Amino acid sequence: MSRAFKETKTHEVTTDVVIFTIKDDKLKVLLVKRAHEPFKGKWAIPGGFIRISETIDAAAIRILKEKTNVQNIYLEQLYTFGDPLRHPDSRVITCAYFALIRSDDIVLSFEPNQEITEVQWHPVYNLPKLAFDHKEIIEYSLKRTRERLEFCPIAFQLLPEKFTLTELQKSYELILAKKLDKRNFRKKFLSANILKELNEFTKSGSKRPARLYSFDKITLDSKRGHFFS
Amino acid sequence: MSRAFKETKTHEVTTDVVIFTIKDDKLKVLLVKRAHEPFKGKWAIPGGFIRISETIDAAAIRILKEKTNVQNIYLEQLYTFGDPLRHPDSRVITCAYFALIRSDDIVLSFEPNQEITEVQWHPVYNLPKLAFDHKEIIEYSLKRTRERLEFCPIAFQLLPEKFTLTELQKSYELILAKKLDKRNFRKKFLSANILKELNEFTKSGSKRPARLYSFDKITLDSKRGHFFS
DNA sequence: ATATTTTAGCGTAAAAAAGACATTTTGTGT
DNA sequence: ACACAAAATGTCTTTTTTACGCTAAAATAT
Repeated sequence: MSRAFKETKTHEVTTDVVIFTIKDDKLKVLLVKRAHEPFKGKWAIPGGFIRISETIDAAAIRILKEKTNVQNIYLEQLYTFGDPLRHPDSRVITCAYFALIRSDDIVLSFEPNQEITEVQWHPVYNLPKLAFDHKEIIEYSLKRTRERLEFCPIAFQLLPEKFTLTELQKSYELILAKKLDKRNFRKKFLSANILKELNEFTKSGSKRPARLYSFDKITLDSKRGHFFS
Repeated sequence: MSRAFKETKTHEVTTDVVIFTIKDDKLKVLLVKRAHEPFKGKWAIPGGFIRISETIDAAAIRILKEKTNVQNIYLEQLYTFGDPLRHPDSRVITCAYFALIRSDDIVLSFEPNQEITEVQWHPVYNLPKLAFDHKEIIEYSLKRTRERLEFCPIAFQLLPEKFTLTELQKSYELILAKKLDKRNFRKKFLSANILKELNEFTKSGSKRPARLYSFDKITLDSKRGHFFS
């Protein structure tokens, strides 16, 4: 960074971040309630203007942090939405991102402010009316997440460090919105060499304890080359 | 479109379009030579500002048309590049697209103008020094094109309406930059039910004539759901 | 006309991956 | 000790992918 920027807004470009988590056995997305028009009182995905001197990634990370206090998370650029009519008042182009996080990691670091009156998790499959084109953005995020899931086990980001295979499968089922076969699921993961089998078990409540696993550093799938490293 | 826009530039957002074709048995990309600083005299991918009242897609289509006179082509949004330092003078965010076209369809409709002094096809695997981050953009386009190719036969856009299986295979090999097995390639396509077998043959020059095929309206792959319709 | 050259066109077998499917194990709570 | 609930496990079938070499057809050269 050798150039100096003035923090003057010369364009209206925002970034919006779709943040998925699993909570109460449901796939949820983080929404904020808007304090002002347009769409006053409506829910929206968190977003904000990209500063003149920051990368788009940095802006998305910043917004993620502002809303959830979470850092160091996998954030992927999704798509840039630029219909001139998407914002009722002016031309705003938004570069959308999506992220998957463990809801435990999060303290919704929110103090009501000028822009937002509430922050809340909402079930993805049962969303309220949303501001702007945010419904479309969430739907597309979900589609992309499902596609990613075929190739790389990004679901691990939804789970605690140590998890059971059943929990892993549940997260897949929630994202894909369909049941998977238990034996095939386990077989696939155990033979993929990306899990570390721990000598620990859930001592949870009742029932038979389950073995815990953790993700070995995610390694790349030699065949397809699709995992990230 | 019920809202009126002033054509005033309030932001610096551009779109750049990576246009691939096959020509002289090589995969090529369309580049323009810049008339002015920054990067005066350097090659760049064609691009331009997004107008205040047009969608990003429309801007990309417009630029494609301005440079190649081609319309009705598959154009896909690639990624938005927004490093504050990518443009040496000011903050310019660019939303990149890529397209595949048949070079025969194209009359490079170019009259030297204020911005561009030349328009030319360049071999993808042997590019000159490029302006801005355009090398990165082309590389990413290529990566994405290869990924797409796994699921949907977008290569058909590089071919004339009637083509031989050998030509189709060549286009795959050029994009993937590797040799493919002839029999497996043919088998895969013939059993995919996306080709229409014509009763016509190349009467070209020498050698045994080859059967011509055309793409049936691209239908979706029922299994993977990945083809576009 | 015959031989030569060049590309088109074809099929099978082995290996790997994906999908279907039901019973036994193990700890907890009563 | 028994009932309960979730965990764990293996085989067979189908589909997909990969590897691999010879004959057919036309054009050209002799």
